[in-house]
Amino acid sequence: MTSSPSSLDATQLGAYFALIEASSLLKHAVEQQLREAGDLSYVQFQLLATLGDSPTGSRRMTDLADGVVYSRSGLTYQAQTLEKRGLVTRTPSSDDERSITVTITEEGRAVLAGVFPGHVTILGDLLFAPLSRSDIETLADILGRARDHMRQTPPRSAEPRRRRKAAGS
Amino acid sequence: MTSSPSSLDATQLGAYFALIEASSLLKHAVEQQLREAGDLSYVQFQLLATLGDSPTGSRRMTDLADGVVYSRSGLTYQAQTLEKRGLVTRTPSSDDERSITVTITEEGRAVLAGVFPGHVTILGDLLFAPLSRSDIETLADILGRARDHMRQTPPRSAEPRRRRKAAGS
DNA sequence: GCAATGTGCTTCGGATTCGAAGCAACTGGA
DNA sequence: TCCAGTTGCTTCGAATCCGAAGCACATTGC
Repeated sequence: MTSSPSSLDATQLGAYFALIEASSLLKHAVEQQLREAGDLSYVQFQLLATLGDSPTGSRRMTDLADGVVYSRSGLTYQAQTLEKRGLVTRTPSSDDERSITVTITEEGRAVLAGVFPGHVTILGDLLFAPLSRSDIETLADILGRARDHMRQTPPRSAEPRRRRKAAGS
Repeated sequence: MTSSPSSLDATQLGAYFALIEASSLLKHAVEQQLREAGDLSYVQFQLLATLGDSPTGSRRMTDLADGVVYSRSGLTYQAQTLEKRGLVTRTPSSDDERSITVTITEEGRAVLAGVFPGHVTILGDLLFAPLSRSDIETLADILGRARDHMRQTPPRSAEPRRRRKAAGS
């Protein structure tokens, strides 16, 4: 029942602004901590964390890009940067010659371990401090639903790359 | 009671990821709509919207920077861009010679009005669609508290520009 | 096997961001 | 008034991001 009125009511506006502002403020703070603690950008941290989560410590580029929200080209850039620093390795997959498997290295894990405590502290102090346990549960639930919905709905360009023949000139 | 354990429990992690992902997805979608409908970046839209909200249609640069979350230099860049397009004017304040007053123009208001309906639609379809009214209220409350807390807590560098004399060398 | 299409990743150019440093105007105290 | 410190904004350089275009491998249909 999305009636789509031409404006938002005060509550909706408040939720929208609060979401944008809170995530911006949090992201800025976290970025600063990551930069100081391990010279990582936020994306780089997300990539390392995602890889560290994987049982094998590795993922395909495309799966990484989906997990994080960034563009393919941006991912390439950051993966190269991380590779230069020796925090990940990139090897062509054996199945698909064009697919690249990214794997976190020991040093990558070390850097990750180095920044993690500070990361957790920041989250606790900035995001969770003013919230009760029940608030946090509610937040996870509501935003989780919103995220799942947005992931399903065609997020980027409605039609990824279809170019059905272009019907001549 | 910030016990700051060395890791987060599943609920906290879920809330954190959901917040980051939901805001990222939403922001990307909105950015695309704004670009298509009025060739505006997200910051530019926020600036115009903030100015449009003001009774006088104008604000000082610093107040704008505080309202949005961006850096002063980034604000300067965007304000110049908007001025080139004739969507805002920038005039030195009469009180403070160094202060700049930014004012939205008629054309700025027109562009704002042009992108607004689509903006509202995106929000409705992506963010609010899967949420009940009570969800939205709760979200506004919780994230509002988090935002206020983060705004108070030294967000950027712990000490903005204090260089209290530097106790000479 | 070969051509047409699809998929995975990178390169390219341009836009946007930030922090540090710099300039100019204001403020308070001697 | 004059000086030191503060505040408002801009410039500068570097980093990061994206989308479009391009390249190479894979897959399908014939």
